[in-house]
Amino acid sequence: MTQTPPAKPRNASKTAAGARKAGRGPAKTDMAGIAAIDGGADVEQRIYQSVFDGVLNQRLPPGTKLPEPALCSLFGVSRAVVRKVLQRLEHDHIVELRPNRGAVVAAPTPEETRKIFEARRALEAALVELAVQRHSGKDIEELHALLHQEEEAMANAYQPAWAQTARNFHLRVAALGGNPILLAYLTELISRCSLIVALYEPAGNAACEHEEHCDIVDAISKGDAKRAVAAMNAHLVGLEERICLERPSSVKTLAQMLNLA
Amino acid sequence: MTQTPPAKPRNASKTAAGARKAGRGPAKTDMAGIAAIDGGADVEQRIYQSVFDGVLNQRLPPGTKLPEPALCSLFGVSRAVVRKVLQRLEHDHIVELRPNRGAVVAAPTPEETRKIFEARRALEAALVELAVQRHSGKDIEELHALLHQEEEAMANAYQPAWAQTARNFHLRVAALGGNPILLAYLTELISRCSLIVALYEPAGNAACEHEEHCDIVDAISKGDAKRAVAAMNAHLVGLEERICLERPSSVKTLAQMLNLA
DNA sequence: GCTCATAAAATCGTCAACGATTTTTAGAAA
DNA sequence: TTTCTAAAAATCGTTGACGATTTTATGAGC
Repeated sequence: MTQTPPAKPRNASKTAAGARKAGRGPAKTDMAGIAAIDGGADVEQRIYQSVFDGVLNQRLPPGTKLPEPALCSLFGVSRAVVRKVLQRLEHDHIVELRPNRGAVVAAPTPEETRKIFEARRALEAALVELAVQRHSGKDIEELHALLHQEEEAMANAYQPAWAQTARNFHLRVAALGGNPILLAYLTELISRCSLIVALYEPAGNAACEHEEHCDIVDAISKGDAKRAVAAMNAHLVGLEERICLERPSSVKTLAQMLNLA
Repeated sequence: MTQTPPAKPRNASKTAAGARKAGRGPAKTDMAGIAAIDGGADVEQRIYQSVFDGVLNQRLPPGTKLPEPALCSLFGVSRAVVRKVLQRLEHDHIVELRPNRGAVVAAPTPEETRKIFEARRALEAALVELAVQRHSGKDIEELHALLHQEEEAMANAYQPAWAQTARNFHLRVAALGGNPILLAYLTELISRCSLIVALYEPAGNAACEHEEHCDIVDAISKGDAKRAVAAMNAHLVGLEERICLERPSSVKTLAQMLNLA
């Protein structure tokens, strides 16, 4: 389950000095070292990814506390690196950092939800318009390939995988716009939307969404900017309307939620 | 010269334990303690603000190195807090953080510049359209007040002050759109644009820009969305066209550039 | 049994120090 | 003088520890 959150390729050259140090003092939690398989790769990205995936797959419901010491022993790193990752997650609105009170998984309010979708509509409209201007024939082929992937994911009926392909589709369309900055903003917004959808959507409208994706590609391939924008808007409005406001909750350990057990 | 970069109200309750500790060891730079007047207020915001202002006012040209130890002694804090601020500045694209090689003031390439302006046009177009829908009579009054401020700033002919009022105008118009998320993105982009404009614009087109601002307000007040969007676009295109690619450079100390001397 | 005050535990914010990497400087050879 | 090499300095990444704040647990009083 490898998602595609904002990648941070920096820090490619790691010291990895601490990771080699023998015992890092007696760990108090019984699950210490579970994720310390490591080896020296980019630990920050791994932690970010784990939390990100956990949130998107509903293993980490909103309000879940993410204590720094727990993450430290789970990933075998010191608090400084965990803290840095948490800051990045906060900036991406995945978690909320309350001073002196720790980090929790963000819980978007209905009002925020509305604004997030409104912003997303604005950005995707602008990007689709650019995509219509700038796309090539090869791009359309790739979009069709993505649509085919969606059909396969639908057949499997595994929601997280389907959601992933849907995200990919939107991001690929946006990439055709050719503006990395707008694309980065949209990536952020799609993450937040996915978080919300993962929480609230009853799931089961995949076929409907897929149809709408096809419409969008059709309009783009024909160079019909107006229709492409309209189709995208209708799609996003539909997505927002389908969400309802209940949320389940069960009691698990943090390691379980992060899929590290 | 108090700008308005993305405010971070968090960390309102500070420990301020370290700030009271007597001597923090002998400082090597002769300008140590200059900015340590402090008192316990929000230090992070002060550091962010200083660098931000320094960049916008051209005291910190692109490529200027920002060594952590220097900032530490200048502001009388440890590297942890400086490091946190630098991370925030990096995220806002004000500085660039090169692993193991330190932080430098960001130097946008011409290509980046084009993309930044393109993204800004897309966002401001969307926000102006929302503003036309949602503005009230009182909002128009406030915009007129801002336009009046611009005239005063023009009379003084002090470029940074004028740039500040121009920023305020755009942000206020955007605020009328009523979407905090799009507003936050635009705030980021306006900062980056200001950085670029401060660097490259020959300055002297204030009157011209002011006229265009007036046009925009006029269109909004009359509820003419199409004209408002067109006016905003024309304004931004003009702004981009006026920039040219030279840059001055002089040798100063970091304390001088940060206006702490 | 419930409520409130107190103490213990957990957690966070900051700091100083160590090791690693990069940059700069100094010096020898061509 | 220039160029290349090696040592020194500067700078960064990470860690462990200390104090402060918050949260949870405990127990007396009603």
